[in-house]
Amino acid sequence: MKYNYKKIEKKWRYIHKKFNFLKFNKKKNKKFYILNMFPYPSGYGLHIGHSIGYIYTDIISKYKLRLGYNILNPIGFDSFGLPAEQYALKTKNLPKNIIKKSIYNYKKQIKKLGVFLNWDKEINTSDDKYYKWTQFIFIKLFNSYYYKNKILPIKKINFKIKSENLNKFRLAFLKYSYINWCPKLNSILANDEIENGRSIRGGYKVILKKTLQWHLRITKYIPKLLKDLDNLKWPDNVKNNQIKWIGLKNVYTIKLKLFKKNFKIFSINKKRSIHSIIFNYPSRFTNYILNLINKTQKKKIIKLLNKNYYNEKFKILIKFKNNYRKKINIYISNYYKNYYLKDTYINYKEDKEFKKVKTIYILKSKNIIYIKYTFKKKYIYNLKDIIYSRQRYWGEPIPIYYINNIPYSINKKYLPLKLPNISKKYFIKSKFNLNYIKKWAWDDINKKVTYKKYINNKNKVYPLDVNTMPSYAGSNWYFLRYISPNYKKFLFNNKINYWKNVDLYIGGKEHINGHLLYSRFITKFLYDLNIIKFKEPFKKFIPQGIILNETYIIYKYKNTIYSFDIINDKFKKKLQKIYINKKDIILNKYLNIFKKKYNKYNLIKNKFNKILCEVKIEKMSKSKYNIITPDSIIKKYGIDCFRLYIIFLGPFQEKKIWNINKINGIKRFLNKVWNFFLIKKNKKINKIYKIKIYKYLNLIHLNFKKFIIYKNISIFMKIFNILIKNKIYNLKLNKIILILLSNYIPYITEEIWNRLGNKGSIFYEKIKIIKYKDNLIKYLILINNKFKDTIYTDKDNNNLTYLKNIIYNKVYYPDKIKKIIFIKNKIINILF
RNA sequence: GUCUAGAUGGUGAAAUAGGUAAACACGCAGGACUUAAAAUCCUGUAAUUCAAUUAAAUGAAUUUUGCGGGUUCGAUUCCCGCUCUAGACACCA
Repeated sequence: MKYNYKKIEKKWRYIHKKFNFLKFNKKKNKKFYILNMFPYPSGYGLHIGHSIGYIYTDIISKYKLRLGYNILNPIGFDSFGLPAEQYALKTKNLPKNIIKKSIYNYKKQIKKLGVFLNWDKEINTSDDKYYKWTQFIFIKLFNSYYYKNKILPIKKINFKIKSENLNKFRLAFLKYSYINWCPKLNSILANDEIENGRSIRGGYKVILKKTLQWHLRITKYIPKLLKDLDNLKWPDNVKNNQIKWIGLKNVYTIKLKLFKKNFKIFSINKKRSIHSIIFNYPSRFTNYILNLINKTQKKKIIKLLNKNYYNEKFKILIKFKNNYRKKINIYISNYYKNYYLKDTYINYKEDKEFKKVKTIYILKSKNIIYIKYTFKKKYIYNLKDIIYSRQRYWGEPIPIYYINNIPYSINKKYLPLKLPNISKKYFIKSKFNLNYIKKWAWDDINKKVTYKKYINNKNKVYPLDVNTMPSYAGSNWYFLRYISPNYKKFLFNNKINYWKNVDLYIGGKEHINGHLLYSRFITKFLYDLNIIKFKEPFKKFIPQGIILNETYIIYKYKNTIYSFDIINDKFKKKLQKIYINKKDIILNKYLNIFKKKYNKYNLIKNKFNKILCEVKIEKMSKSKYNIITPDSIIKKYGIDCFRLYIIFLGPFQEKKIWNINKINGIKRFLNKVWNFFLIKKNKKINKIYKIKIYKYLNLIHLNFKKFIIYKNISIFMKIFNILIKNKIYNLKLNKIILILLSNYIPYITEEIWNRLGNKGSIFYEKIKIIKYKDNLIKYLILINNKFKDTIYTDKDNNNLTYLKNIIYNKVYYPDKIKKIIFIKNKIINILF
């Protein structure tokens, strides 16, 4: 019998609305704060990539919930920023309205995924109740300075400084700096918003321009940002990325001396790290170098030496005495001045090792060459103070006014400083900027915004800052606001102290550098102010792989379309790239030229008389016509099927190419589950199967612990293959399996749960971890490293002397045995 | 240029601490049921060779985790070199 997912899912979605599964429970003493990076509600809606994240966190939180944790799994929207503004200009609307619509759509789509979220905690960064506190943090930064590892209020500077010079101390301060200026977008852009000297959005030219900008003094926090990385459960490559973004640069001055038999060979004095050494040729020590490298490299060098000039790079491994290894580059050149070394920094961890070691020696060499070195150190960082202002409309206004060009902050009592309302007409006409608005001055007597024409020092009406904050201003502290989103003050202490920082954070790889670093900085700042009691925002972070899909491209020049296979690379640069819809293609690769759309173009066909288009695999994007939305799949297969399939796709962190073909396997599996549980029988289980299944169940729990949840699906499949094949119907066991399965497929399991005669929701059932005892110990018998047999033994006879007898019965010539390798609990390898 | 990650069947992939490579699925091939189709179920599915047989079932051996080498009784896993792919950063300031 097939199960009717449409009916069942509709029914349970309706019933689940009435429950608040994630409701806080005082009796529970464990907490789990799990968080997805909040989405940017673009007009295009939720796509497959987003939904993986939500389903992933949902499965983990459903599991943790029933292990007895209080769960916080909130959601919100990051809604300030350029995309909404540009989309507004395009559609002749206001950003405010667009965001409203998009959020409505997003929520509708997310609710279809069968996820439990704390909807009562929802936030929105462009809501003035939220950005009031973004401004509050800015004022705190503005009014603080960093002194001897502490944050002090700027008022407490105990020596006389003119107020205009306070800028040098504030953590939020004004400074002239070169910024990437895009005249067309009328905005500054971050480095990562630019590609090949052009803005990524729009592709406009970007120039450098010196302007007065707000900055945040993140550089004061660099030592802490580096040091605290050690305690985080983040993937190493993410940590390394942070280290490199901060970029402690090579600043060692090193004297190198190479010795062999105390014979001085070479010395170098450069302000460079030890990563590279330049050798000049011809010289006395070239032969030694040639001994260090392998044959093919040697041949290369000898060839080089016959030329008039040469330079070549080789790598050799240096091993330090404390087992620390590092590759270094060797350059061989007769004009080494041109070969100025570029790879020149020592990262934070290596730095420590350098302090310890006094001599290093080079591996792979018969003659060991000792290198002595001395160095002085200095620190230079790649990371610069964050530029924190944008010349845009759609962002948080900076709560600052100016008296005689000196900045003063608006008292927090009078926050939020609301973004001025404007009409659609005005917005469309001008590329908007707060500079042009008439009602944008601060009345310091009445404490409110007033018209610019009243600006007058005597009346205490002053000009307001015309900048807004960048898009990451709202996102670098949002995880704190989720805990008490509607609280009148900044943070509700009791709740903050309970939930603390995020236990598991999930999000896109593209945010590894910026967003994570800035959040960490703000968290540390609030810690130093004693507002919160933890130093890091996200204890564990798992980056999510993107989903790619096929795109189809045709190349056009003026009024002519060329077949892709007849275009060479030079010509390709001239041509206009046009992404086309899959529907316009036949035979997968050939453009369907008979569609009306393309009738107006001249067509240059290939020798087979066809127009071939290019097929690429790229990130999903509306402009590339390769977006897949969950809606269509859910309609066809149901929510449970979609949820299980999208997790079954593969490792969460890897990028994946979208492919719907394998969903049939999931569909079959769900039918299997449905039909299996409808048989209401209760039998005893055979011990062998019981142990097998319990082993699998333990594995499932282990994978949950590691947050590797995709592997569990195949384990479930294995379990059901055993159950069905051997006709095992045991109520107790079935319940355990069903509850675990409900993390993945909530609706079908909920229906089965009720049909089996249980009352209430399956999501109020506790998950119990069953410990089993397996007395049998398995040994693999290998003969000359080849697997031959398995034998089982118990604890009392877990030794070679006992096992030898069994083995000798199986082996034909026990006299000829040369050696037996015995590894306890694992293996016996017999060598002849 | 530097750094990081990765490479396993036709496809997605699995292999806990170095110990039976390819679990679990998809797809494909063959079969059962059916007037037919869909669905479902069963069997096979890394490669090569050999034995045997009318044929099928079967049995055995060798090779195989991008390429080459090392450590080890034993390497998908650790080490070195190379090739390719992806990502991040920088160069300008």
